Amino acid sequence: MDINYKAPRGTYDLLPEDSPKWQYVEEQFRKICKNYGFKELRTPTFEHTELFTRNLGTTTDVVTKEMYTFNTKGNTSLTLKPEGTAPAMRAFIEHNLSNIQPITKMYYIAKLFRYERPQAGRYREHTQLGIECIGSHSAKTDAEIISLAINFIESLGIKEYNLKINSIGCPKCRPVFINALTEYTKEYYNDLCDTCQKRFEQNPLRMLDCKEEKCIEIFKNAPNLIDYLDDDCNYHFNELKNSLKVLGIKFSIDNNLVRGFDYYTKTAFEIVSTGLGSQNAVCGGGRYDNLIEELGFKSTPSVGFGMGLERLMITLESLGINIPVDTRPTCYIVTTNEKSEELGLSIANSLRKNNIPCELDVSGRSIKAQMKTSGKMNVKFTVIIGQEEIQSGILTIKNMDTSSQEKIPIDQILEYLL
RNA sequence: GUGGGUGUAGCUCAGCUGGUUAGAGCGCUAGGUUGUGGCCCUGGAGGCCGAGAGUUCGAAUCUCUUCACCCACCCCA
Repeated sequence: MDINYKAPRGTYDLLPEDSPKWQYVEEQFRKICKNYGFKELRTPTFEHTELFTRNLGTTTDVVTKEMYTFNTKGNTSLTLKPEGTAPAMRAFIEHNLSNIQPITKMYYIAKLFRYERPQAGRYREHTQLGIECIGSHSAKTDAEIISLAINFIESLGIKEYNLKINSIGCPKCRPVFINALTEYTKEYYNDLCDTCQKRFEQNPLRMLDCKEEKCIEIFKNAPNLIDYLDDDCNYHFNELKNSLKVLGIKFSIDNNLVRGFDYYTKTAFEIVSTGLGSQNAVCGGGRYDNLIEELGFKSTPSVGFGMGLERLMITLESLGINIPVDTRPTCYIVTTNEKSEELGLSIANSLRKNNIPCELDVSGRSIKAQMKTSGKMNVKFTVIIGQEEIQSGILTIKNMDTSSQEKIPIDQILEYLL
């Protein structure tokens, strides 16, 4: 049987040539998180299936048809994590993190898995940079989280983006609204598109998000969620808007913005960017005050977001933003024979021990060819170890930027390059 | 799951309505005399033309099937 050399559908290889950029972005994220007092949480790649089926909402596509679920030999049903929040909450509960400090602030960089049809900015395995802040009910925390996301993408050089916010209420006021919405929609039911007719039954909120012309028309005059918020939710939403103003963050209110998972309450937000095609949400997040309680722990309010790393990279690419990467080796060692290779080996070793990145060429090729490679690698210095150098013990070091050469005794090489 | 598009060297692509050993640019590699990069010149390697079947004297080119990728719906990061 022939081996299929292609990466599975919806997955990709990040090649050595490209990985420095990704590392830079990840490092940047870690730095910003540190500035905000967040520490990294790493959870397993797979979890017990019930963790997701019980909390993401039984009607969501992610749960009903997109999970990578499998049985172990011990007949336990496990699932590759399709999102990062439920596992984070699980870990929070398992380790009683609420006893360590009143507010738990964690971030993660994780691979997530969803069996979807791949398209621009959508993969079956994708990377998410995420934040979870557990224990604060304040809308100021929501604003802080949003500012973290904004500061992060701006630090990468992204200036063209749009922050959309909304409040989707809580279990007390949302049902009232949904009731009003379905009541309103009833008489238009037959005019709705097929998917909205399904949504009408299963997840009415999502109808507001429909892109069909006729549906948009119908919902133009539909009841507005904002008008149905109870006092608590309303106060919270106003506090959020105010805090964002204090932080000087521009936003637009999008009353049709709905989050995908059932556990969201109050704040929902999204950062959309150009250059991504239809999958234009780089970051999506919100508040989920009831999730932990649903997991059987004492009620604890939380906020967070997830950011698609792949989408972020696509955005950077399409905006023509150059990521500063430094992979330039300091030094390249050119060798000419067995003895010179051995000498090169030990010199390279001592340079590397002193944190001087260096390349040793033992290809046995001509000096010209080695110089060519050295030049292509854009190194600062090239050390040449030829017959002459071995005999005299004085090596030739060429400054590749100025083309000038110097003679340096072997035992002073390290000093010279430090 | 539903539509539409594409599939030729490492990369970006040419190959007209089927006709001999399949091309370019870039990249890679080796040279341009005796131990030296970036420019220039010359040579070389590398493709069962996504895969399978069919039509034909003959298929990269036509037909069917399949797979993969891309784009959109859906969903979402």
